[in-house]
Amino acid sequence: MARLPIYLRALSALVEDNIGTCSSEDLATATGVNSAKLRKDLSYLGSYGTRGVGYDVDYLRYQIAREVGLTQDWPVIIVGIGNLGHALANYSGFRSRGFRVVALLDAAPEFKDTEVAGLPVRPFVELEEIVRAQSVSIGVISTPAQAAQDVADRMVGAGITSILNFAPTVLSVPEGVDVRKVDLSIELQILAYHEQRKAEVAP
Amino acid sequence: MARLPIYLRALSALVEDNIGTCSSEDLATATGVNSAKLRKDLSYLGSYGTRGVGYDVDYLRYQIAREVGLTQDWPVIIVGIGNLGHALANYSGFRSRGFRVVALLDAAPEFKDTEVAGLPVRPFVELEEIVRAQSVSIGVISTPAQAAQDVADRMVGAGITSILNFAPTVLSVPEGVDVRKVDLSIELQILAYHEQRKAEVAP
DNA sequence: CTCGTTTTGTCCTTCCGTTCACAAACTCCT
DNA sequence: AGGAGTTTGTGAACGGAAGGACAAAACGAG
Ligand SMILES: NC(=O)c1ccc[n+]([C@@H]2O[C@H](COP(=O)([O-])OP(=O)(O)OC[C@H]3O[C@@H](n4cnc5c(N)ncnc54)[C@H](O)[C@@H]3O)[C@@H](O)[C@H]2O)c1
Ligand SMILES: NC(=O)c1ccc[n+]([C@@H]2O[C@H](COP(=O)([O-])OP(=O)(O)OC[C@H]3O[C@@H](n4cnc5c(N)ncnc54)[C@H](O)[C@@H]3O)[C@@H](O)[C@H]2O)c1
Repeated sequence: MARLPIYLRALSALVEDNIGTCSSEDLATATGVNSAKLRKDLSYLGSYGTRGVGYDVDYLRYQIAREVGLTQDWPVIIVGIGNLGHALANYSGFRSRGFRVVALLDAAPEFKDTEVAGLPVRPFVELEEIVRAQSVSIGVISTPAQAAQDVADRMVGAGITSILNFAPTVLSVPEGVDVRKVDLSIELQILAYHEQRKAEVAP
Repeated sequence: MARLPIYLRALSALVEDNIGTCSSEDLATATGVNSAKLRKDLSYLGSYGTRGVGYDVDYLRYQIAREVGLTQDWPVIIVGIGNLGHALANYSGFRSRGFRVVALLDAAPEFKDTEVAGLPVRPFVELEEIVRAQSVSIGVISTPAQAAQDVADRMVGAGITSILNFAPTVLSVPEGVDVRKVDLSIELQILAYHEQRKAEVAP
């Protein structure tokens, strides 16, 4: 369920505001979903609400976190410390949401002995070693598109089983490895599509 | 249809390789979708294939580009030139895919008289002026979450009708304005969810 | 010109996610 | 204690996307 993290974020905001309990309607409007859908989503995890009252914010948050697997910190590595890799390495939001960037890797020799966001940039050849030593299972690819499949293969070879790919390529990976793709150009193109439709109807 | 840009990219790659024609099967494997689905998608645009032969790569690419609205260049502004905003401003992939970053805006006074990726960083108060002068309809938000709703409101007020939001917030916008959200933490959390499932079955 | 091969375009079935609607469960007030 | 008012959890209806399957169309060889 891809919506659980959204609920989780909304619940965290409620905790900040010292709100102890909330109805499905409240959560639904806060997250922009239908309240029936929200209740059905939550019912898959178990019966954590109280009829006539709502959900205990803290308790529900813990239950969702447990379901998503965020009761532990996940070690993450980032490969490709260019424009995007820098931004990701510096992003503090990962840390606060259950992820710990344990290593940055790049193939370019210029990076030797440099640090980004307090972490040394390590040579790409050390991938296997790092993955093994830190039991990393999640890797982020922010290299150019041509290198992405190679990097993915090496990651899989090293034991990584989940990949977040920013390069605009379709990665082919063996069964059992999950890949999620984030493609900003495609997002913009989808916006452009709708934008064009608007422009067509108007004049 | 959110898959058209994916087809577009694959077709561009085929053009690079001087491949003049291709079957739905070819395109389907290149993009990782089912060939029946792909044909159905394309049939919505019209009958651009030849039975027994396949699709003319160049022609199909143009038709999809036209449908998506990429026969023109879309001007785009980026608000919030921090870690992520820098990366976006420096990204050359937008330019080659039909988008032109026409302005960078940030509220922080430190940015006065600085340039990023060859563009001056302009004060946020100039938003309306820029949007009007350049007829911008697409805006990117890469500010902290607290500022995102404000920025979105100002954008909408200035005449922007499509927003790409990187801040982890649900934006509320009037009817007729499109918002797409990119949330990297959520992507990672979805990976963590699957990762946890794998770990549960194994031992 | 005909036949066999290839590939599109589309009908039809299946399946999954969404939404409605409502009984069951709980609280609070009198 | 009972009734009024809330809110959950879920059965059932709905809608639309996905995929299987195949007829229609194009091409080339003989
Ligand atoms: N910058 C953005 O805002 C942005 C936006 C959308 C998509 N992307 C995509 O993200 C990827 C990275 O973008 P970027 O702007 O950071 O590019 P970049 O060129 O700035 O950085 C790429 C980095 O990857 C490293 N690299 C190259 N080959 C490698 C390999 N085989 N192993 C390890 N490291 C390797 C390079 O040394 C470089 O440091 C690209 O695929 C790009 O299309 C970037
Ligand atoms: N850096 C990443 O890799 C990353 C990853 C995922 C999500 N995000 C999200 O993207 C957003 C930006 O991240 P970042 O790391 O670049 O943050 P950042 O703090 O480095 O940059 C934010 C920029 O926005 C500017 N800003 C603040 N308020 C503004 C306003 N009202 N109007 C205009 N500009 C304003 C600030 O001056 C700053 O330059 C955040 O919401 C973050 O959660 C970032």
